[in-house]
Amino acid sequence: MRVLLIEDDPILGAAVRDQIAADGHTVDWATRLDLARDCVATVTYGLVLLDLMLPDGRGLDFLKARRAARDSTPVIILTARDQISDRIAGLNAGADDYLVKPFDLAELSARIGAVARRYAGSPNPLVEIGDLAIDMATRMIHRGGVPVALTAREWVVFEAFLQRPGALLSKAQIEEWLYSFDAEVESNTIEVYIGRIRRKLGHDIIETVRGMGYRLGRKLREGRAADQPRNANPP
Amino acid sequence: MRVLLIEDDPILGAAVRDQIAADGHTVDWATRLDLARDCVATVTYGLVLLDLMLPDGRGLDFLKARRAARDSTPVIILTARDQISDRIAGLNAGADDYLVKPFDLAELSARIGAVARRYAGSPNPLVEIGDLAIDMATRMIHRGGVPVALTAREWVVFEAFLQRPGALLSKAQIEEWLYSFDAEVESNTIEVYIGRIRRKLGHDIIETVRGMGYRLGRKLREGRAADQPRNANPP
DNA sequence: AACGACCTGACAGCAAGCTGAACGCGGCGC
DNA sequence: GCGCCGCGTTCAGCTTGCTGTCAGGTCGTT
Repeated sequence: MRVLLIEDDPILGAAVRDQIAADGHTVDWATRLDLARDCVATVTYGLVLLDLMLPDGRGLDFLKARRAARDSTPVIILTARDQISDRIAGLNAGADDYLVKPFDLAELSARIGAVARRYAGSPNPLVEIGDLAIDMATRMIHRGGVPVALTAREWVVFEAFLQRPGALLSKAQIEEWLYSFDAEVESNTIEVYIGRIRRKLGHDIIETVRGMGYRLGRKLREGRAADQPRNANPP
Repeated sequence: MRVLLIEDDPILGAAVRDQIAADGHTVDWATRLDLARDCVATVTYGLVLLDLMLPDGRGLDFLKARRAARDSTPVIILTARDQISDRIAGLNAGADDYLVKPFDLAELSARIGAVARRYAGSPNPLVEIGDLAIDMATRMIHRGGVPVALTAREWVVFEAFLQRPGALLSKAQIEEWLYSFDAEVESNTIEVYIGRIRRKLGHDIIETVRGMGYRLGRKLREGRAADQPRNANPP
């Protein structure tokens, strides 16, 4: 899952970022609202962590704007105790949860896990194509009834393809998805992960487009494309 | 839509920014070319507004570099009247439109609106002509329902034609598009690629204009021209 | 018919991609 | 604290198939 953290405090922000990353998610960290707007404009997140007091505006306005734009991404508000009245307003404005600072990182993990399960569950809890059964929630994959465990990184790479079935992803794009910054290194890390995913899930799970990148194998592509009506926002 | 404004004049820049924002678009404003490069490196824009005289270089070089990098984002040039010769060069370099300063903000709105409509109309640029279905995003082509795989180079050559449907491209032009430098070699590479594309997509996909070059076949030409009203300026 | 422009099958060279192995690091059990 | 283990990453060597070139053929023009 990809998480957008909007928080201007460098220490708290870094701690939260590390915690989320440790849970196996990908984090983008924006310290200002305008940066956050850039992020949501270009990336689809599974969760937004939102501080309410930011240098260039109120987090609540950001939340309201997102909801007005029919964005139903789950939002968890990070609020100081003295802004607790804002909390009510936040929930009214469409937040899904809140945490009072200072909060326990374990609790943060729990909340995020809940969202992740819901997130994974909402669009497509269980995908079955061919002999593959993919449970987005538990990150478990069964292949012909046999459970296959992907490691954290492997899953993130695989997830990049599941997010946009049919898309052709260049190695640079996958790298960015993995590390959420321009890792302009010369390395074949992506190739290695593709190789490992293939060995675990079947060689035709991802196909190589030489000189361009990779994309889901044919069966998977069509299976996913069919049940992705792109604007699924249940009431 | 997201717009990148490259303009060093603070007053004009602010006015343009506000106008675009009032039209409901998102604006990033770069006052120098290096900042603009940062922007296009990290964000995908729907439109670029480009001043030609900038403190750290010529806008034209920026445009050429983008086109050389296969970026087909629409670009509208903002030019002073005494740079009108540059305007021609700009259009040759791949600009989509131009505005002579001082220009009417309403006119700017109209031009941007045209681009936005085109932009919105093709979120997933899928072209279907005859038995061909071309997905520009995933670089996938289906012919009569059967997927056809073009190699990287083949695609780039084919793309050159799709970019400007109806255009007659000389072998020299295609070579330059392929290698982005003057490959003054005596070789029949282009002929070979045309041949390979024809074999994969059908022989009438590209027609030969003896002594001049090549252009898209008739059906394709008309099909593309129809959904590319390149000069839409509604009242 | 002669010429030039273009097409095509074949092929060597090479770069892109694949993979097994090794190393470093952090987590965990002891 | 110590060693084991698993994961992430890098590297070198191998494989694959794309790329660009050429020779010889076909087609159109003069």
